Amino acid sequence: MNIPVEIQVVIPQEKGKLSPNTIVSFRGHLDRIDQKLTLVADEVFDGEKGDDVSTVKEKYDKDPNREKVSVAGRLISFRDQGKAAFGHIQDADGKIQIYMKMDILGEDRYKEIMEIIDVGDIVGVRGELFRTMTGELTVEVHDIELLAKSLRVLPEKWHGLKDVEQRYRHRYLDLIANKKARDIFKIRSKAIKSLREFLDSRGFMEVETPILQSVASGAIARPFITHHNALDIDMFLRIAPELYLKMLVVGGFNRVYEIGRNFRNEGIDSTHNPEFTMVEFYAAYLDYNDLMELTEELMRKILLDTVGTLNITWEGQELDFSKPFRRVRFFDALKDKTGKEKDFFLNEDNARRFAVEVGIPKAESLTHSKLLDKLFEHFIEEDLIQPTFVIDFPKVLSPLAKTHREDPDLVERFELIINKQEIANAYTELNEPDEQRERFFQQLRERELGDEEAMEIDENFLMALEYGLPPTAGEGIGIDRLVMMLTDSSSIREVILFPTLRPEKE
RNA sequence: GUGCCCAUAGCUCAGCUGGUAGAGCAACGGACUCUUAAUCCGUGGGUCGCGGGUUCGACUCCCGCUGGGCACACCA
Repeated sequence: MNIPVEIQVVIPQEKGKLSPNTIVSFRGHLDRIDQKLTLVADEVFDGEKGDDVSTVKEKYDKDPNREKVSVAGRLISFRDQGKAAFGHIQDADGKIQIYMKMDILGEDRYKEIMEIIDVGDIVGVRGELFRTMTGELTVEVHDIELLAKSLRVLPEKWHGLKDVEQRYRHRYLDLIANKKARDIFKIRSKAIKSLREFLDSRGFMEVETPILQSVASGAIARPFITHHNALDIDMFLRIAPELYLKMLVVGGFNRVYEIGRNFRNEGIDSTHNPEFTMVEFYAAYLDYNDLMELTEELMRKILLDTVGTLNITWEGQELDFSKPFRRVRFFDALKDKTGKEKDFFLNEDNARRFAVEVGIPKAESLTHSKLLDKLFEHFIEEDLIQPTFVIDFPKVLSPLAKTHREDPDLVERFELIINKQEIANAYTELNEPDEQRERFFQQLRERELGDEEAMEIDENFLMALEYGLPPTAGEGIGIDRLVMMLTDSSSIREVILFPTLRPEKE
């Protein structure tokens, strides 16, 4: 099966972007060697003995003789020296040098290979391992196959691919060219694996709940709206799985968790992507104090499993996870900064006047809960670098959390703040149906006051509570932000393989 | 959504107060049997994001648009 000559010319032109001259600059020699590309489409690399690069390297460490290996990957560099040539092939975990020699391959085969193979191609090689004079582990190639042709030229080897737009739109190029990008997503995968291990080992059961929902509740955010044709109803992409997970606890699954995508129709910036990954987990018969302990253990495990240390640097801040996390009450922290007591802020007029004074934007028109939220961000969050639990939030801010056992103005809730960012949010769950209904009505009033994001009433959930939700504690952790922390990334787009971008126009 | 900044060869980038575009790498041809940012000789490659305007003349100045980045706003 030959690659027809037309491919080099016709296909790129149809895409409308590339001039014929540009195509020739890609692989200008292909039209001349067309007849020789007989392997490309049909040949399948004999994967039986094929290893990835890291396996080959391990193999050699165990047996430092001329081990026979077969390995496949992308040819990322090539140094032709006439009757011998060196190159490197790469996969996600590493690269290994290959050495081709005319004496070994035979003159005809060697010349053919030199003509067919280009940097960027996927090749499979068989041969024996040895070390070069400089000591580099290398495959002496006894046979090489072209497994897939790269018609386009790879990004530059030295500077890599820097243009962020291209890195996001063509992430595969980023992954080929930039080790840092590969490392980030490997850590992301390890972090999620570690998280699963942790929760599984604590008796949690992984579940899946609807992403298409007819009421978008469980968090405070604007939803994406879509339409189901057969049912002829509008539906929402979930903004949180919370209510469904609690219904499962009602059903007797006492420990459940879900790792999945949430969708919020809000702005995009360095810490917000419209779709993002959260884990939410719920445990019957625990309270928020238990969850704080659990969270510390979880964070430490994930750190050790991914980066192998409890001391990391994020955006220039040195973070220490080895000591017990600090705990500070919401209104104590606020008092430290402002000198004003809880009762002052719980008066809406006071809170508003104060917010206006300190320059909170639009403070005149915000609802009481929004005001408190802004004051929290302004005075407390901005100041917290080391892992800190802010605990005991005002009730108006937390429609799904249980009232504090010692203070009816507060709820049993904590947020874990690290380097000014909210990483986790948890509370003892409100399990009294009457009070939950009343809190939903309060949200409805907020909505009427112009807060479009106030939570919606979910009657199904209320009915479930009426059957009895055991005392339960629940928590949500933003995986993307956690991975940002683990990889010292300053933008959420660096830790999402394909971040949301505006489509290119033609 | 608002403000500021950015868009030049496949990639990374130069290009002064307006005079018709350059480098390195890559590509293509050639030389070279332990190279590794290989080296050496040679060649080609551009709708300067898109559309208007000013001008004898625009990559350059002005306006609009598109895409992106940062900050703010928004968003637990």
